Amino acid sequence: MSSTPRRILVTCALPYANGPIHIGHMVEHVQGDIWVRAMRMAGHDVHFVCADDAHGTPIMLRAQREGITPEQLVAASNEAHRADLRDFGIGYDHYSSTHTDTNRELTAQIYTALEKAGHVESRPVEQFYDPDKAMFLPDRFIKGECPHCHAKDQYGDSCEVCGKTYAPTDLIEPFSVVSGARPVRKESLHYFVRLADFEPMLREWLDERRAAGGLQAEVVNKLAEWFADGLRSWDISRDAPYFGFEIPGAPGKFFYVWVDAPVGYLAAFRELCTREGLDFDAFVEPGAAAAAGTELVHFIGKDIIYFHTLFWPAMLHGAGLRTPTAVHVHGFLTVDGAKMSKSRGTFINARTWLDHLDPEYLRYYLASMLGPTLADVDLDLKAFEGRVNSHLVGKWVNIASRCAGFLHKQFGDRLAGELRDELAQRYTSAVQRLVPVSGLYEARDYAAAMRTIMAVADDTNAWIAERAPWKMKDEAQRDDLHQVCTLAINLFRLLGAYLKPVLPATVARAEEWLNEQPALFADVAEPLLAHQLAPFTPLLNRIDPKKIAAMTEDAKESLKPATVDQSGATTGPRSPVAGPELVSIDDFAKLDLRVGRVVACEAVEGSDKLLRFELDAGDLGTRQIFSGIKAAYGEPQYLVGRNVVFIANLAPRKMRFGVSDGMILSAGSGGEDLFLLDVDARAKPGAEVR
RNA sequence: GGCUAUGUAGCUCAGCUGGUUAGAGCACGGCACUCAUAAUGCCGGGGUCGGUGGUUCGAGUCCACCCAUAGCCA
Repeated sequence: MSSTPRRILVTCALPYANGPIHIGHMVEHVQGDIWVRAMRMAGHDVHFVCADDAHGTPIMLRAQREGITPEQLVAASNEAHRADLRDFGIGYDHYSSTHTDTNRELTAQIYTALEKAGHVESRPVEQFYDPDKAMFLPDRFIKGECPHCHAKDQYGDSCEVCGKTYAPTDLIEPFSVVSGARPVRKESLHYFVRLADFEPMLREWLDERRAAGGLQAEVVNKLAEWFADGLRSWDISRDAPYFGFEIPGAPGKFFYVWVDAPVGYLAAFRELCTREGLDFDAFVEPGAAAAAGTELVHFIGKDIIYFHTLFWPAMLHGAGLRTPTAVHVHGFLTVDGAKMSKSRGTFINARTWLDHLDPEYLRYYLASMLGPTLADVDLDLKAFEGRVNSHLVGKWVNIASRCAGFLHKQFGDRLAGELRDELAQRYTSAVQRLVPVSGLYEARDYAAAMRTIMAVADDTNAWIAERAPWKMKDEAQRDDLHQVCTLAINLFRLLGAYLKPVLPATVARAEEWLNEQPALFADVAEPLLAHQLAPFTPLLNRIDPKKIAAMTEDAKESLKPATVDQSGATTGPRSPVAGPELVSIDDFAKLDLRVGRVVACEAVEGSDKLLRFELDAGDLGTRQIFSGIKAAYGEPQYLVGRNVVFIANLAPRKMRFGVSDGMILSAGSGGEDLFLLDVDARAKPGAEVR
């Protein structure tokens, strides 16, 4: 660890603001996050940023449909995305949005530089136009009959029945998805970046990056194909109405979302620099970047290679900025061998996962599957359960768990002061086997990293079995017992350090037990000796298969019928992922949520589900509410005196047993899995919940 | 349709520039152990390496064609 730390800015592709984060997105964020954590543990200086991709026609139309402004839509989405990513342990230093002033300025700056250098041209383009809505229509917003197989109701770019692709102009009986009107052809002036200007520069960049390991061989092959076809100019403008940034000096023309999306990487970083006093130029200005040796690393999915390896380096170079050091491309996520499907319950939103399962289970599974190639990753739910239980609980945690008892009872949770030669050597040899794992992380071969770690865990368990500490009952063997436990726990700690990039929260719990926090891989090169541990508590529970089943059930129910299946798509206007509808703050404000104190509660005779509540609602008086939670609360008398949350302005409903005047909120999937929301006892009955 | 990638035991994958009877983990079967969250250890069954044809003394490893899967076609 004597070499100078590398300084790296890392990004993941920007999730589109028109929909929730799902486990397809998580492949990328987990891959990026593991890399960042591993590089930091190797001693490097890493900044990790991301943002929402907030612009484009789908966002604009969706906001219209919901009667809110695009800004409101994007803000609500941003909040949800941040929470989902945070709860999955994705440690962004800053998570922004492309709809910021910083990004507007930076995008304008880059465009102006390109324009000044003569790389921008304009020419009229004829496109479909919705005369009712008075707007140009992207291909995905035109439907009609497939010209090949005559399937009805197919999108403007390809037929989902026969799989053929075509131009929207080929459709029979085309209609606008937005208004239903028949689109007309209309001409408009568009702006283009002449990509061909950058071909020599791009070829050089590719060769260099390939040689330096910044681009995978498959990606370079793909690019060779594109070069062979010739680089066409890139249409960077869209006509109003469009939710985005207006092009400087071109009223009524807006930047295509793919222009300001990648600029969002830098804008997000600039915001981070402002907040933390970092040197933005050292990562962005070519001279300063070269002098400082900084790196710019992007993690993306294979669907957006074109944008990140041609447009983006060309834009940066043309604007006099540094080009990316590496673009790491991953494949898509399938579930049980198929594209994520809403009807099968395998289109799983991040939040749905979090409601049922520990996110670190998914992080480990993905790590065990991810290699450095573009191969798709399959989440086989049966294998997922087996692997996590076997590897994490059965192998790794088991090492600690099977020795902790001896250490606690016999030695007051204190490790031996030294290891005998043979055992010390055993520790050193384990360290030597694990040192390469740091390099495997760097090479993004997490699957190989996990295999290496688990092989050491296997050997450790075999060694413990061989030494059989449970047989060391004589006083004469007491020291042997202490030696075995001390080494085993040290190996557990060592393995934990190398698992930490994947399992930050679980390893943090292990560190609480171990009573120390190694920050670097190098910190575990020596064993922990004469050290006091905390009493052991279980670190990680086995996965209950019922929870997986409950999650897929939930995924079926919580999602509306499929619109477009985009299992691995990460960013851009082609990813209109449907999810629970967003509501505006005004919608939320319509609900009158209050605190109620239970003054009486009893089972309702003649009903096997209902409990009758009487709530003290302060100013609102006393309320009678029936709630179907008897299966979860079989002894209702114990609920008297506690605070609950209820909807005070729900229309009263007459039931067979009386009038229910409101609704009490509880969490869970139903039946026994229901939990009343609690409010601290100090809250006054009738208090508003906001 | 064109192009790119992938295709090795039930599952996930290792197999470097071609060279002894093709490996690992999970799953499965048997045995052992009982410290550990029915955890662990030992032993075992299981593959004509997608198919066909070719190059070679010799191919999972090279070539051609075909099939399947995924993706890209701005």
